[in-house]
Amino acid sequence: MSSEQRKAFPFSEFEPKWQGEWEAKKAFRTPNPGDADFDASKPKYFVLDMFPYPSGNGLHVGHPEGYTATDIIGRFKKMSGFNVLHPMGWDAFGLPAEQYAIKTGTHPRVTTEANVANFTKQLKSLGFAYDWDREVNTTDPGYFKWTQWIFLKLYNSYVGDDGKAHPISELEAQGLSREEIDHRRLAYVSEAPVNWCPQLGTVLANEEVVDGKSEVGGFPVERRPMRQWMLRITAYAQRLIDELDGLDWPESIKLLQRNWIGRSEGAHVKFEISECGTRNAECITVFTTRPDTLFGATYMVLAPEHPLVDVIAASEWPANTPDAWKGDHSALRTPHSAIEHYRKQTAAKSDLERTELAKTKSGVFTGAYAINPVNNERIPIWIADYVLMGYGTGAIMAVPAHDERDFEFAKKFKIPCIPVVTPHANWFAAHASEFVITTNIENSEADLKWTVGELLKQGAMTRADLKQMLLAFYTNNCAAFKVAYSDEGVAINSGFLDGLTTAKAKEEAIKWLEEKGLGKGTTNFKLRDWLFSRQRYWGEPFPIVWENGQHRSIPESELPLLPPTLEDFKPTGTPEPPLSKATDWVQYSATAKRELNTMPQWAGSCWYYLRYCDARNSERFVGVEAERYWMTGSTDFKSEISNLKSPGGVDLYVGGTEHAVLHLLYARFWHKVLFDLGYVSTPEPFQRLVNQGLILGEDGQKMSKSRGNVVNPDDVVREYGADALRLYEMFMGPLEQVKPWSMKGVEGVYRFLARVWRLVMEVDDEGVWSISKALQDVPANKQLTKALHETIKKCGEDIEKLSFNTAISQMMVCTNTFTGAEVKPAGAIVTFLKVLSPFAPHLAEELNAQIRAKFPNLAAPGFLSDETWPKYDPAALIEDEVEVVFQVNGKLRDKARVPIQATKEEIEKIALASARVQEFMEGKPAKKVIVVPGKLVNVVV
RNA sequence: GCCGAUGUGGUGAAAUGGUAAACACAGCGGACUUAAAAUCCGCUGGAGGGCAACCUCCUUGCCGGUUCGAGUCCGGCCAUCGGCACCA
Repeated sequence: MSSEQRKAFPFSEFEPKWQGEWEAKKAFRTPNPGDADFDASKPKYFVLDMFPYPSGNGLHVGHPEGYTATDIIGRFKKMSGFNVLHPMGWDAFGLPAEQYAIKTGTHPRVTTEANVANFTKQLKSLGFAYDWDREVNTTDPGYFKWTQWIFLKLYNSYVGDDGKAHPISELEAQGLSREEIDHRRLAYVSEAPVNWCPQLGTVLANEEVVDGKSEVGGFPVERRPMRQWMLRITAYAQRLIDELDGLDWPESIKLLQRNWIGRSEGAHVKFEISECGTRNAECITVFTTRPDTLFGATYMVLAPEHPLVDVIAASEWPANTPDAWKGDHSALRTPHSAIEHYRKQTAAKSDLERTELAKTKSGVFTGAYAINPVNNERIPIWIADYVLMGYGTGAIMAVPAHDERDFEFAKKFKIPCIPVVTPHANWFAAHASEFVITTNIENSEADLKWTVGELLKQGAMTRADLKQMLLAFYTNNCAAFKVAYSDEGVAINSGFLDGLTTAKAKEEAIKWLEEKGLGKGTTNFKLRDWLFSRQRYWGEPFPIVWENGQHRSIPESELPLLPPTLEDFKPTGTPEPPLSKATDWVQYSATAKRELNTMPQWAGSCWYYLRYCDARNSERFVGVEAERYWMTGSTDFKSEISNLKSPGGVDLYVGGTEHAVLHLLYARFWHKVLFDLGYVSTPEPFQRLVNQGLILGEDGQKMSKSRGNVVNPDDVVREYGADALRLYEMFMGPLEQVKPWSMKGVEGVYRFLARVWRLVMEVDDEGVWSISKALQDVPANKQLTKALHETIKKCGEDIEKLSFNTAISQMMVCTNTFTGAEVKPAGAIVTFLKVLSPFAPHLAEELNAQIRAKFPNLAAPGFLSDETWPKYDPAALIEDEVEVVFQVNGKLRDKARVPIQATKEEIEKIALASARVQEFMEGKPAKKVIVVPGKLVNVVV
């Protein structure tokens, strides 16, 4: 028996047929403002998928999950009267094509084109309603011309005092020097230490390094100083946090971004250096979030790489320096040698080891002392690798009593610990209950011994004398505790701050510092500037040349700048990028050489959604009118946008969570720069974001080749058809949820589609399908009408909520009801097919066409996708009677059918008359009767 | 360690504070068939009682609270998954 005969309906015939029709008739071409068929009276809806990297493995079942969701939304919105923009494209620069080129010598462009062709074929076989005329490809020179152009905008902009990007020409007009201007560009060159991955032969952004290994490939990454292009994303840190507020994104993703940007408020405090007792003008500035604990600062730590370390290090150990402070034995001789040794040890540790060894603290004393500005105490200055050069000022004041890390460090090196915040009772109870306090409280002969626990029971936190005892004990024995107290409380041992709550003490401390010129309140961010260059071949070359050690942009007229033709794609093995091999290309002019780095893969994906608005524009990265319309919905192209409905332009963006702090942050940054410079109309790119959940293998594990649990969508399409694949992926469960694949589940929805098919079609003994005789031009009876209108209502509502699984189950209920009817009313079935069409477009179109052949006036004349979404009739949903549930004391005891118009009193009467209700009332009078009309009666006795 | 999400039948799941388990999968039984597949119809959370129609009790990770009524709201705990992690 051939598999062809086993098919429950001939999807393999009609699916390709409809795909061909849609393509031939450009059924999903979306006109732009200015096109003859553009209808300005309709609202717009921009629904976007995260465009794929066209890998050699082809489509994965995870791709169609999000793509089907957006396809249903897009088709539904189109039927609901929207101009829908639903495009697709290729994020095609990237490492795999380049590595394949290194192995085989095949040019990455060849590989990429083949993969794109394969992806296109696969996506088209799923019947997605994309406007293929708007297809974009980041490796297309017509596309990356504008990626390079946007880079030049970044290069030629700076962030002004108003926090917004401005053209660099403003600084030139102010007469700033070349060096000062270069210092302010949004794209700038830096010599800072970067993440170098020897195996990949490239540097990576912080976001691309996971646990000290490359995100791609999992190779070790080391820190080394290199000259690199950076993008000043930190200048937008505050806005990137603030402007999340107006977006309809999952709170968890917003939080991920907020945490990644990592804003914290505190103060910069200057500490003077006092070497061997003689004051010196040199200062160290630290960042702290707890200026209220200044009185508890008993030492200082600089990051090992901190530039002041060499300046302050003493030439010999101060008298009485404990041996433990001097580092390993081999380095005992002088502070300088100890520092040098410690730095070597630190550098030898990879990032990974540094994280793993985070538990044991290490460090060496510099031999130098600083002066605590609040009390003029001399405190030792250390270097330790638990202080990072990249955060704050690379220097801290250490308050062991109130910081876990400082506490651990101080205990190890026996540095004093002075509490300056009062812990709360629970903390003492949890960490010190057993401690014994010896005291002679009432002048008695013998010392009294109390445990802290007993003291607390006596009311140590409320009785002044006991509290004083407890705090004195804490002050003297702080180092004996197991943990530091890092919460808030009331200041003690803190001079002018005593008695203040932490919040108040912070304010006062900052005020005091500012008055004395010793510091000021500041905000700090964890976010680092974005390392933007890569030592790769297959990426956008920078439109930059170097001459006399200075960089400058090439003219816009020279864009796109194509990569050179290379035979040999191998990395050079050194940080010298592969483009250096193209010696002719490199030589820009007699005296100028091209920049050899390329842009990271993120560059192309930072703005592709904008290109979709006007993908074939050769004059501009996106046309003014197209951008204005698709991003804001406005057709007023002349005036300034005054009151935007929402900050983001794309109405719905669906994709995985893996881009939470990468693409989604980078794209927001670029968009804001373009917005500041007046090139786009909205401050944010994506108004609503939805994350689809990962699809696991049938075994509940993540799909992977090594586990052998990968499901290939092509196989599913061959066996069950595209509609079944689409429907199954939507029926599996809520879109956002992680869920395992089930082939049995695919069969389930396949059977449902076959049932729909048989509502219209019947098969004869030869296996030939023809239109069913049960299908007739008759009005639907009351029951069928109700089922149909309930389905119209629920599906419409559920699609808006992206609750596709429940919409499908409603269509199943409706189909089951229709299957049970002897005569199938053709008109009602056509309406049902309209509802089904966004989900299973091929089947719906085919059945509509079949019905049209017999009942031309009942079926849609053209594509169902050009039809209007049906309206439900509320009257059809109402029944004459409803079932009302009777409860006694909240327990279900009886039910009855009651006329829909019955009053509360009437329903109550019926309920109390029920024999079952009376039985459970046990003759007691009703204390209270709750009547919810149309639902239930609850009798309380 | 910190932050977030989730916890309901054998399975995927559903349920504006109002009949827990819709819809589907798997399983069982029946019809059709020489037979099988396909299709159609029915049953299917647990314990107990009844010849039976049916009845009673229990059940949404655990403990408590609010409420006439809690899977849903509040407080505490446990488990699983995901993210961050020496960020001063």
